[in-house]
Amino acid sequence: MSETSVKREYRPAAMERRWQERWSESGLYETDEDPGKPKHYALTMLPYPSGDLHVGHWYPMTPSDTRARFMRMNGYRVFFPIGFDAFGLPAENAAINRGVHPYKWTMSNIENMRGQLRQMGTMFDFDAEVVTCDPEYYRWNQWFFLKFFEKGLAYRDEAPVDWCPSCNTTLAREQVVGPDRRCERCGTPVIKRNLAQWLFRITDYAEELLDFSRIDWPERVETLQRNWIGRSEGAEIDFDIQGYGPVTVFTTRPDTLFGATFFVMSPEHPAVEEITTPEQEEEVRSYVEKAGRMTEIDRTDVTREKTGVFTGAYAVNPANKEQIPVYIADYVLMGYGTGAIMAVPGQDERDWEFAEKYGLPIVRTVEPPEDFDGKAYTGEGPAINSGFLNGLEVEEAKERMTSWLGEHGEGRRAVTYRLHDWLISRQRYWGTPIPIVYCDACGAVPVPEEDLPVLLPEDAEFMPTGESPLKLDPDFYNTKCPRCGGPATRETDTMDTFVDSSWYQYRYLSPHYDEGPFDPERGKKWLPVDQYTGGIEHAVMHLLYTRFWTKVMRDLGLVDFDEPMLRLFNQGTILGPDGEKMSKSRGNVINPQEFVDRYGSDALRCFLMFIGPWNQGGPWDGRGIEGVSRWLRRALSLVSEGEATGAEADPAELDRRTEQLVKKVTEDLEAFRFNTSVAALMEQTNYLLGIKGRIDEAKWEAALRRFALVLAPFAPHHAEEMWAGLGEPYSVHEQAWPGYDESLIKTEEITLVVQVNGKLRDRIQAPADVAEETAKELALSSVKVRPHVEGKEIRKSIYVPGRLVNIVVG
RNA sequence: GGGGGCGUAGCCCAAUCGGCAGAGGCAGAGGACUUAAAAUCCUUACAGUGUGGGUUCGAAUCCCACCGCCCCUACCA
Repeated sequence: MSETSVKREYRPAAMERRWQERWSESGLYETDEDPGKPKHYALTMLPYPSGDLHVGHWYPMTPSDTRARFMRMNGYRVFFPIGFDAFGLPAENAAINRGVHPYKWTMSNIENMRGQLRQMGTMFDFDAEVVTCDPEYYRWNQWFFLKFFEKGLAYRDEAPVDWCPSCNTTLAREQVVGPDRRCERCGTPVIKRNLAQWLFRITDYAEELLDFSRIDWPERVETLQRNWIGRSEGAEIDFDIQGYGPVTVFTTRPDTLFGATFFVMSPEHPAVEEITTPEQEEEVRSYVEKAGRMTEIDRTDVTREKTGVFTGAYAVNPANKEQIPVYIADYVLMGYGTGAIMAVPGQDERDWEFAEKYGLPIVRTVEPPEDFDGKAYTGEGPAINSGFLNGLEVEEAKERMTSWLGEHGEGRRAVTYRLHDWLISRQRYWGTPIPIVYCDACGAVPVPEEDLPVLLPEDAEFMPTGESPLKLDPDFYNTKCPRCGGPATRETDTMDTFVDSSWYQYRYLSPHYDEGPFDPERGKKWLPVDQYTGGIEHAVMHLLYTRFWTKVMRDLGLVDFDEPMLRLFNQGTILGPDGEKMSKSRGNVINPQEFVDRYGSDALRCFLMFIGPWNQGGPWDGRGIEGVSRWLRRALSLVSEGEATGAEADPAELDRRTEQLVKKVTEDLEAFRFNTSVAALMEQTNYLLGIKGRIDEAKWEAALRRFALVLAPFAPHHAEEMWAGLGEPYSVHEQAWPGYDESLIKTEEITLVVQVNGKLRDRIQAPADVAEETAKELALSSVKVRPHVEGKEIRKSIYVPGRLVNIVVG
């Protein structure tokens, strides 16, 4: 190959296609099963098959691939699969709007994206692909559901769900968008509705989910999960309501019980109707109705003035036996604690506000500091007006009160979580049917394992009623009771799509295995996931669910570890050129195709890694890719014949820079610092081009080989081309990662910075191992330094080995 | 209201343990090549690190306050 052909005919797209064909023919990326190597399971979050792979997919996937390639070259057998999170509402919308069946729509999108995925030049093992809407997959969702049901971890309950009054359907949480909680489809504010729904008892695992000691995850995700789980320690206290009986409250401040001057229940509290006196009935009923009609946004607006209604009932404060009025107010939420509170205006800002408005008594039970001029006091201090607690500090008072409650049968120590059980019912077609049958005689009966999967009917009618097509399909829902054989009805709700993604990493191991969710033999070889990468937006949904799921799997005896993913890295989000999140509606989605055609996949991959730190994301700037493309072209030109001009280059410098490059890239890749790796590769390219033809041939080629090796994870096609150009045997991706020799990086001479009072005055050359005394003497003898120290007292001097001398003069 | 992150050249970003502010790229300027342009190659200007304090021999880096932008969360009893 002549140099002109390399220079003039740089056609990256064609070159890359050639290598992709070769990789595919030679099975280069079939998963390495060599038991002699340590395993590495690398996983990137699976995409939703929206139809096209855009830059928003390249951004998380290609650096993840670079890391997986790096591990492979480092001697690991690497499993790096990909699949499609194929259930979900967009497919159903396409069916309603365009009359295409969700299955067809989804599968044709997947077909399209498979080709696009291959273009990225990743080492994905496409044989392990999983498509979650395939019965072969969702059958196991149903199987898990049955196991959960057997263990009492799946149950049916009436639960308030987000309901869109315009679409006439419930919504998944992820479909409720924006700070004002609107329906994603029509923009209508959602309301809460009570419906019988299936839930998973994730709260049983709340305590264990708070333990992150077995995983190396970003602090941020741990904090988000911890806050989401929201563990609060305190006490439950029973308040006797006259003519009704005890109603329990949860409080984190049992020490303030003597200051509880009224009692508040959520309007949805089941006891409300019974305790309300006839005189208050009308007012209470109208308030309850109003609260029910209110949108979530209005209901939870903090700036809104507190409202409430007296029920006519009185409760007895167990500490001082005083009668306190019972109110209902919408600032008390049925979804937290017990749905009822003891109101202590003296120590709680919300209660203070309410007490002020309705003229209720306020008693302080913690002495505020003298200079305190606020209203409710929530800080530390001795107890007052509190009988046997008087004088005790808050912590001690809490303890004493809790013991007292226990001894007198008025309450108990309690822990409450903000975390709710996971509501998995969706009134949609395009999801996994919940394998339950309702029989008049036997109740809710699970579908026997051998009858799985419960298949989605193919001939469903899609109508824009908001009603699930399954509800309109007698052929689907009419069935026989598995227990008594009598007529029965199938559950028509389907599962939340987060169920699919809670265990997909296990299915990848054996996507066609039909004796269980995954082949345990494969599991032993590969589990758990060693490195997971994905966006932070999944911190409290997917990432919490999959931890929960794994713990249940462990308790079912399916796996013998506690956590699904040992390490997690959150990449940032690539934004549109306008700095906004890429979305079709904004019209700022970048299609990678034109860039791939023009500059090649390697250029796009490297550009995305070069933009900035991977965890930072940032706006797309189409001009930047030019520079990366130029660099790749220049890198490739290193292997062409060079024209020798100028003096012989320094071989020691070539060694030093080569070792340095390997070290830098090795350390950067370990820490996901792709941007600085690419910069180092560029720097080396510039240097190498500068000495081309002016150095010993063998040394030059050795340097290029090492360059190609460290380039390989970033620009797999270009590295392959270089490797072949150097006459090396296929493939560069089967080579070992080069090591580096620390001793070759060190120079014999160093530049010593000389400061006087911290200001730079001179730079002097010195031997690398120069002694402190010598260095200081050298510094003092500098002509540039002398004027600054002459006639002044030298107070002290600081020597940082190999770096600087700082002379402090008075 | 609560929690977190980020402010370095016109722009994207580097800077190891607190030790020479600049590695890389974009855009710009000048030049070479060309009939010309593109491409390519060479050369090159550009900031003192958001603001104000503090700690230190020494601060982009640590601490405090403020300003600006972004993200998460929100009556959690």
